Amino acid sequence: MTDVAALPLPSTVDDHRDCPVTGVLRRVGDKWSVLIISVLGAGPRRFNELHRGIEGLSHRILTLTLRGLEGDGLVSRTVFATNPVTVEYALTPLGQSLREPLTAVAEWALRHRAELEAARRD
Amino acid sequence: MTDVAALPLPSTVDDHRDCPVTGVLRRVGDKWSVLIISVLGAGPRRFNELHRGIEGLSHRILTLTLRGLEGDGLVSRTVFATNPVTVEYALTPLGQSLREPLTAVAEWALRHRAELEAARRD
DNA sequence: CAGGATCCTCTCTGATACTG
DNA sequence: CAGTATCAGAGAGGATCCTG
Repeated sequence: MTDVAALPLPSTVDDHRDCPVTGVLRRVGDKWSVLIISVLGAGPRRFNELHRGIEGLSHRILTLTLRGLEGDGLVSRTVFATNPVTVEYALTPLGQSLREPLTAVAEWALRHRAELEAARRD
Repeated sequence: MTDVAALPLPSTVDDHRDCPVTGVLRRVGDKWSVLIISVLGAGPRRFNELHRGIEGLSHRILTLTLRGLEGDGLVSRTVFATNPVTVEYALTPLGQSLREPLTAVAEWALRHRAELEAARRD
């Protein structure tokens, strides 16, 4: 495996802000992006399907999060001119490809769940 | 590979808050944690070594970030009773083990850097 | 149905000053 | 050296109401 420490480390403030790794981590570190990617991984969903499927996620934040994911090219937005209008969200190939490294993190978290909870209790 | 969508999805508000995957992502999604893990991956560092080594990272935020990492059991803090006191931070085995999935994300970001930048321009 | 607009709160981040 | 305390700003998150 490649060593994280061997990767180019952002040393200046600008490097850090522009670092693609930093950008990705901040996106998946927000409150709902990963959950939405996860749901869309099972197939395209309409706006209100996503809204109803995720408890605690407000209307507004869903919109903003989808805009962010769309802006990063991870999610596509397709409008169907029905009446009333239908909008379908789906993972792009780029978004699909992100699921693999995300899974690595998720599996790590599940595998070390007990240790994490033990540490947090102290 | 295991499918992210196949992992247990947090469906209620409490599930989401307690989800270990969510917790890990929010930690590594903060501004400095990954960079610090990355630096400590090369070996233990003293407080001011970390501070000097990372431009733009304030005194206070370094303290808070290290407390967070320590609280999650990812970083250890050792005090040496020298005069003045010396404090050494190092990755715990748990912290070391996190570097592997983190590297997967980092490599994904670097591999798809061009696509990400192109998407963000539109 | 799929949102945009407002307003409000809370957390994260940071600058500055002080301490054992 | 390695912090803690205080204060201030920015941004994320959320509730509510309105619209094509």
